Parts: sequence; C-alpha cells; structure tokens
Amino acid sequence: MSQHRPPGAPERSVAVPALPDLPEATVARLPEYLRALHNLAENGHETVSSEWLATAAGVNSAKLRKDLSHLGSYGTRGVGYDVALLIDQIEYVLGLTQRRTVALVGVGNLGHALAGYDGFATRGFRIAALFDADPVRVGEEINGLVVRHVDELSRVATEESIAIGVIATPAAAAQRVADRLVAGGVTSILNFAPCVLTVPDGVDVRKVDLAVELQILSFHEHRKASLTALPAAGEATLTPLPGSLAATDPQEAIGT
Amino acid sequence: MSQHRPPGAPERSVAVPALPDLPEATVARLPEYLRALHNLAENGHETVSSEWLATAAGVNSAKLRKDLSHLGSYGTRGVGYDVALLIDQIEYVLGLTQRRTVALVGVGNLGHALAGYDGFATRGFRIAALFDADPVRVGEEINGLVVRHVDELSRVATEESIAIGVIATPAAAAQRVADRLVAGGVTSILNFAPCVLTVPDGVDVRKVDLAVELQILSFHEHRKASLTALPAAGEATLTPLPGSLAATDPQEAIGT
DNA sequence: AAGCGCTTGTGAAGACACGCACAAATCGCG
DNA sequence: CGCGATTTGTGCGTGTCTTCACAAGCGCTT
Repeated sequence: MSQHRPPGAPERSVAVPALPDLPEATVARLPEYLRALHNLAENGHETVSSEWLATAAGVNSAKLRKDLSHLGSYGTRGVGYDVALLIDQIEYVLGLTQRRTVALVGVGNLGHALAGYDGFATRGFRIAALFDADPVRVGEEINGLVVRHVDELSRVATEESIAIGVIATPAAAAQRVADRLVAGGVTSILNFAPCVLTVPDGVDVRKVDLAVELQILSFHEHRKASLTALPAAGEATLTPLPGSLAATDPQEAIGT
Repeated sequence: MSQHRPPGAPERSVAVPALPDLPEATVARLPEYLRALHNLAENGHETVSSEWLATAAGVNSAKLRKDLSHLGSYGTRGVGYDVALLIDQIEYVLGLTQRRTVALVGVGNLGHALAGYDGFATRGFRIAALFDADPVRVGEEINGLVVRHVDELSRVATEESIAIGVIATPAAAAQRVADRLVAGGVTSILNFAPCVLTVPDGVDVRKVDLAVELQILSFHEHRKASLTALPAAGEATLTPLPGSLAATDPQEAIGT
C-alpha cells in the first residue's frame, strides 16, 4: 500500500482511532471510490472535487460526500479532497493496509481463472494457497502455486493465517469446504458456488452467482420487451382491457 | 423451459397479463428462489412452505412471502406453494421462457472461464458468440465456438439478435466494447471490467467486480479484528483515549 | 358439517437509504 | 482586509426495504 505521509503533518497519528461503523451500502461503494482515486493519482491529480469523483465512480455527488463524511472530514471546503490522503483513509478503513492472504478452493473452470486473475494482487490480496478435491489436479502448478488436496485445507489455513477463503467448487462440495475453512479459522468467505452456506456467527459470507446476474438482466429485457409491445400502456397492469390480455406479448405465451 | 400445466386447469390462460413492476430487491432474490425450487423439484417435492423455501434460499420467510405475493397469489393457505407452478411463474417473470442469447467479449483469463461455464446453459442462456481484440486469439475454438474479431461485434450482435453482452476485457477496452454492443442493439450488459460504463437510457448495466467483493470482506475482517483487540470499547470512536490511540491495533499501524 | 391446526397474504411500523438544498468554511483576488 | 466564488458537510423530507404480527383461508379429522 502507499505509505502516504502529508508533507507538513506531525508524526502524531491523526488516523481514526477505532473503526466508525459504516452503513453497509457505504462500505460497498468505498472500493469503487478507491479505484477511481487510484486512476486520478496515476494521472497526477492531487485534489479532486466530490462532483468529479462521483462521476468517475458512477454515483450522485451528495451520496459520495455523505459516504466520505462517515470516515471523518478529510475534504477542504472550496477545494475538494486530497487524493493521496483519501486513498490512505479508505484503504485504512477497508483494512487494506495489510495485505490479506486468500485461499482458493476449487481450480476447475472458474477457479483456474481466478487463480490467474491479477486484479487480486494489484488490489491488496495475495493468493497463498490453492486446493482441489480431484487427485488429478492436485500437484498441478498454477502461477507458481502448487494445488494441494482439500484434506489439507484446515491445517494450511491455520498455518498460513488465511484471512479469506474463496469457494469455486461445484455446489455439492461447497458446504464441506466452508466447514473446513471455518475449522481452519477463516472468518470471511467468498462463495461462487450456487448454494446457500450455513456458517457460525461471526463468519461473513458473500455470494457471487454469475447466472443470477444474467437472470436479473433477463428480467429487465423481458420488462422492456413487454413495454415496447404495449407502447401506450404504461399503467396497463391495473386496467384490464378485457379482450386483448393474452395477446400483449405473443413471444412470451406459455401454456395456454 | 418447462411447459407446466396443472392437471385440472382449464386451457384459458391464467398467467399474469402484463408484468407487475417488482421492487428491484425482489427481482434480485427471485433467481435464488428459483434455484432452490429446482432443487426441491429434483428431489420430488410437489409443495413447499414459505418457511422451508426461505431457509433454502437463505432469507426470512416473511420476506419470501412478500416477494412472491408481488407475482400474484400462487400459494395455498395451510398447504404451501406448488413447486412446479411457482417455478413456471418465476421463470415467466424473469423472462426465462425464451432462451436468451449471450455474446461474450474478451476471452482472456476470466472470459475463457466464462465461455466454458456450464451454469449459463443450464439456466436458460446460450452463449452465441465470442469476441476478442487480440488477433492471436481470433480463430481459436472454445467449446465449439470460434472467437471472432471485435470489429464484427456490432454486425454479429444485430444478426444473431444478441440479448445480453458480457464484457470480460481489460478496463481500458470496456467502454469501446459497450459502445459497439449498444450499436448492435444490445440493451443489457454484464460488466466484469473494473470501470464505470456510460450507456444511453434504456440500456441496463450490471457490474461484477471480483476484487470489490474481497475488499468488502476485508473491511469486515478489519472491523472484527479491531473489536477483538478492544473487547470493551464498542463506543470508543467518540472517546479519544489520548495516549494510546496508535496502539489500539498494532498490526494496522500505517505511516508513522 | 363443524372445528381445529396450519400456512399464506398483508397492514403497519420501524429501519435504512437517497437526494435536495443550503449553511459553513476555505481560497484567491482586488 | 474584505468579498465573492467555490465546494464541503449535513439537516430534512421522501421513498424503499424489512420485519413483525395477525387476520383470512384452506384442508383434514371427527
């Protein structure tokens, strides 16, 4: 991480003493702000206005200011935000001032790609171990890491102080993998398997399901299609229009 | 999709006439319900209670009932929901009664994995075309599809009636790809590139950033660590504790 | 046919998030 | 030194989402 120290600042730490408890919605946006800020820093910008940063992050400027205000006041009225300082603050709050180690379980189609994804390394994470249940895959070397058998998962997780476990296995294996991660002391899990995991209190799970994203888009496609089929019927849902109901969108007819 | 027809139902269509406008939060959960329902159907269950289904989907049962109530009343009091009927209803609302075609742009690390991901095909989507800008990759065959040059994107998207475009390129190329998708008539985009896309009104974009998910988990790790380090200091944020600020969490020390 | 247990569907209240609009603060310039 | 231009930080109204709690409805049993 960037070890920024403002030029004239005294060495007495002015960092937030303990973590403010941020709204979850704010936390989810901070990484996006951080990415935009790194872009700005690379282009040599030293300060940035909320308007500019908000546009770069794709959000409303008032929302951005409110989000940042939760971390404390690090902007200057009439000027804007100090890019480097803000980067440090967000990275501190997100816990990125220490590089977190990641264990990746399941090096199939998706897992293989994740293992080779350089976006992790460049944003503060280090994949420290790979696991798979398939004996054929165990021993394979990917990006300088040797795939180990999943039976070693708990032990290695403890030894290597794994902070985050990434599950990229088939759904049927995911719960067992999660159990082993928890047994190894892991308290944060990113789950790519299409299933619900049950974990003890204190363990955070985030789920990413690629097909779900497509299905949500599909809904909006469907909605848009049904609107264009009924150009003048924005509110038609509540007005029966008795004769023509079944014909509103021919391509969608089911059953009948 | 499954052309379910309840045994005693008349052939007069009882499907919802036009699409109800669902809360966005509900739409995002429907795919999860759908997955759980398919699991139940495979195991031979014909009906399911909201309590059961909610648990399988990892949500509150009241929330589940309210979500489903937005689609209309398809449950039976005292009994539960008809699994097959509910599957049909959700698939209809999500627009999965017709198989949607997907174009995948960028067959690098991640794109390659997505091209081979069978979760798309099993959930109503068909990857119809692959594109890349790298001449070395053009012509390569992946899963029976030949990679085409991105210059053909707009034309092919129109010809093949692509419904959804998936961007798995580096961030620098993503906006140009989005423009070409839009030019080809695509109105739904799933963006894996870490950047904000600007698109015309009427085009939906969903963004998935794998590193962002890890950063959110990192925040919670950080928070948990700072809590265990200060077991009795839940409200310490506002009480300065002058002397010991920098020492609250040694491993997090930055700068100084 | 009536009663009982079970489950859905929903009204209402609380919690959360959003965005406007403006006061407060800072810088630069005359 | 004062004033205007600019931009942050935030109070407040609005809308959305969540959750509780219960009435209404259904089927089974007697």
